[in-house]
Amino acid sequence: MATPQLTKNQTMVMAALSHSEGPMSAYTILDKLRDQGFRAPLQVYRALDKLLEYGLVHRLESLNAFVACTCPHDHEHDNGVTAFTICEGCGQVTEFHDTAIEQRLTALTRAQNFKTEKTTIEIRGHCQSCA
Amino acid sequence: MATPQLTKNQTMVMAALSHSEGPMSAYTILDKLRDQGFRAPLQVYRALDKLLEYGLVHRLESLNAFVACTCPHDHEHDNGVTAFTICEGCGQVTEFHDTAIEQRLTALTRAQNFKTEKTTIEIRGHCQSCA
DNA sequence: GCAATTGATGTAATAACATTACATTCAAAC
DNA sequence: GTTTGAATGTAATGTTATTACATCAATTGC
Repeated sequence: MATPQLTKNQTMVMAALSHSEGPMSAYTILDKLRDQGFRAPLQVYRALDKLLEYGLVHRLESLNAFVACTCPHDHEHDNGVTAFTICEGCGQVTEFHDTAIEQRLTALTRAQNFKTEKTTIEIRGHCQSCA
Repeated sequence: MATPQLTKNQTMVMAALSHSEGPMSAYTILDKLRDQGFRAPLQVYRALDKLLEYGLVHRLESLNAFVACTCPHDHEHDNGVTAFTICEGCGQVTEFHDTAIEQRLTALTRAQNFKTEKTTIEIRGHCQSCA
């Protein structure tokens, strides 16, 4: 799907995430946007839902937090698996993609006749600087 | 680490998870164990912490829920990566292990000098029966 | 025996994350 | 200019997880 024009709330949430060093929880985003008129969690969650749908944002399941997508090409083809390293020290999150893993997972799920809808790969540990 | 003798609470939580068809949230476990004397979430969370440490239980990050480990061999060597398929239809969770993926992830994290502590792989979708 | 330590437990309160329900506003389409 | 559908506003509530503090039980060392 082509990414449509973002609404006001979506734009503000996207900006908050883009300007952040690392991942943010929905409530952290809410706090950042309070002085710009945000009042309730739902405003954030609704915007996040759309941004996730457009592939502009990823949800980190193991952190209950969100990051702006860092992949350079456009987000139209959301067919690939996205994986993350997450540093427990500095909080840095690195997004990466790997077709070998994708293919292996495809083979394995196909073997159990499992129809994949969403794949989560998150690696917690310590980055080079924090090791 | 060798798995030590489980305490009373740990045994009860383990039993609840083992007898369950699918994953359970901490609060669902609490409700199951109320008539056996459980009163507070912390009793469950503390038991789960230990069971996770011993490798007898896995946490499903994308569900905020827990499952008993189904791998047959003993749980002493917790060196492998565990992956799951999770059916959105029936809730069935299937645990699997794959050395090819493990090796590929090791190579990729090594390339960024990232020290892995815990790897989460969860595949949401529909199983054969629910497809 | 009996402090001292350590790990497990009990209880209450609170924090953190997410959704439901319902009313309202806005803009495009007709 | 009304209808329609998406987005928004607001309040309340539901769900998941942790902090703080008191108590109990088993072990260790004297």
